[in-house]
Amino acid sequence: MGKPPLFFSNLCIRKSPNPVQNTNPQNRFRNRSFCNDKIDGQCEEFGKNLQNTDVVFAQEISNVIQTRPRWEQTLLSDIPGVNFVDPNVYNEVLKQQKNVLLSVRFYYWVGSQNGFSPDPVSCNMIFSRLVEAKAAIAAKSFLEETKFEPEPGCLESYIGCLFENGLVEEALDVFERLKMAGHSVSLKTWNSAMLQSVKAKRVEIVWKLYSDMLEREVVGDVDTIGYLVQAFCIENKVAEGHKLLQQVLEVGHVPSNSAFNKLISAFCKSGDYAKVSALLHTMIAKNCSPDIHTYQEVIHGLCKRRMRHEALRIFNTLKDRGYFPDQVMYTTMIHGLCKMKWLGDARKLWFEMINKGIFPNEHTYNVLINGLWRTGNTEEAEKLYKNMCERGYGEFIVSYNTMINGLCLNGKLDEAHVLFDQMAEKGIVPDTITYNSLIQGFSKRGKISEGRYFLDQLLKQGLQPSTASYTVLIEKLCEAGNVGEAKAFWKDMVDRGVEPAVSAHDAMILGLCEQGNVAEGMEWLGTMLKSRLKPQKQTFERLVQCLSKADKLSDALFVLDYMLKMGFEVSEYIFLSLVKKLCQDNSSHFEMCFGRILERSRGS
DNA sequence: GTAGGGTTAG
Repeated sequence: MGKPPLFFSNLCIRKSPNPVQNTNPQNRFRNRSFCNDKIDGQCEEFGKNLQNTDVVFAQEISNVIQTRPRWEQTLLSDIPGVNFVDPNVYNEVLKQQKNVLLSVRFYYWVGSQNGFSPDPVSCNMIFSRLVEAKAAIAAKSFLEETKFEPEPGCLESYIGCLFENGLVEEALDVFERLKMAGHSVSLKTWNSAMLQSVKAKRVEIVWKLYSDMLEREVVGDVDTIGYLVQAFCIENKVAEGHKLLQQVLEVGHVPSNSAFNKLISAFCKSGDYAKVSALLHTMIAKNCSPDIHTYQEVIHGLCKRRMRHEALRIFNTLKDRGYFPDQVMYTTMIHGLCKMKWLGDARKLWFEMINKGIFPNEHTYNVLINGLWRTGNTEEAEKLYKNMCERGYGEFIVSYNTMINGLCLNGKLDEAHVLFDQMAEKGIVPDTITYNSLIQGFSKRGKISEGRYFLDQLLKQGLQPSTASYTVLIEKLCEAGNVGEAKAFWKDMVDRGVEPAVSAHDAMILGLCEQGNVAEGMEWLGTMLKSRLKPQKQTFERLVQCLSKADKLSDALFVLDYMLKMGFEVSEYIFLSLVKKLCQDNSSHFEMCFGRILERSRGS
């Protein structure tokens, strides 16, 4: 492996003309004003027959329902002489009343009066309000209850509202409904549906929407293509996404930053830095500056691929060139530094961000606390945890797991147990990571029965165990000479579809050797080699020793030969013990075999 | 857009 390419030439990190993020006007904003225009238009329409007294009554009613919590019981007597079921009056009330909840309550209250039948105008008004307030579920049940036919424009806004609330199937139904009504949905709505699907990573919906668009002969724009590029990235079809982007660029269009960012993120992950660099250059050339999110992807991608030095270099260059890293970027960088165990630099960044007025959030706290635990800075970790709790970030599953794992790593088992109990009191449900930390922490320190207990609890909670749930326990049982129980756990693990760790194989072989059961040890070695798993040097050596001790010289030499072929360097004492054995036995045949093996290993 | 495990190679 050569050095990582220095792809960030000066050109790529341009001094940001406006380091503050670009604010992209969201579609929903436009929808909202569109929705209001509609309502006001409707109101104007029946304003024609409106009399002054109606407006005055409406004001009185509005006043009462806004100020009296239980107005439903008194409204009739409070304002005598009003015909509440007169559409002019109640529509005027709905118009005046900006509070969605009160509007709905008033609507239902009027509905409970005799002689009332909802008219489409008021239904549409209530429905629009609910959509505007993003109350998707309320809007949906209102629609089902009243069974009125909303304005197509309102239904379009409703689609966005449903998408934002994750009610994808319902949103697609509304698309169908508009299609049946012969209404052609605006590109804005198609695009916002696609955007929501991309955000929810529902790629299949993106493709469905796009094929519907084609079917209805709706021509997409550069935003549409941007969403398709992102969809390709989510599906890991980065090359196709990249090709599509290049096609749009050739025609002279430039998609939004997020399409570029997704591609950059994907190429960072696959380590294709030449493409990352090219994309950054393209962005700059097309006057679509890389923003803080773009560089955030780059730094995150580099940290993920353990190119943290490079990430730090870019992070510092960005600061030099006038960018202002935000909370997320600082957190990502501190995380990278903690992984490198560069706690000094991590601390420096921590204080730097605070000095700049950017305060650590629960992510930042967790990253640093975890780094402190992993480097044995126990006192500082505990202090920072206390500080985090004071800020109200202490009661998340992740913060508990960070602490429990950190305490376990540092042998503070009792404290870990206390926190585990505290979780139950706070109603935070432990997950596999919580249990794994405890199983490993206790088992590693020889507390096998506690380890066994936590594994048992994990399974009793119906959680799916992972490789790590069993590994240390099996290793420790083998070390303690309890190979039988280790085998039972092994079987349980395999039955549950969990892949045993390579090191667990090694542990089993060593355990069997210690028990004097070399023959079975050899069987396990055979299984390992057949599965192309690489045993540890120690495993081979222990087998050679035990085999020679059991006078199985032929097997011992076979194992020795195998390990040399796998490129291991054999410890001197192993050779010495073999030579001693051969001298004792005075066997010229094995001596010859041994000599040949040695010759070959020297030759290679 | 960021966090906890394990992963890896050393």
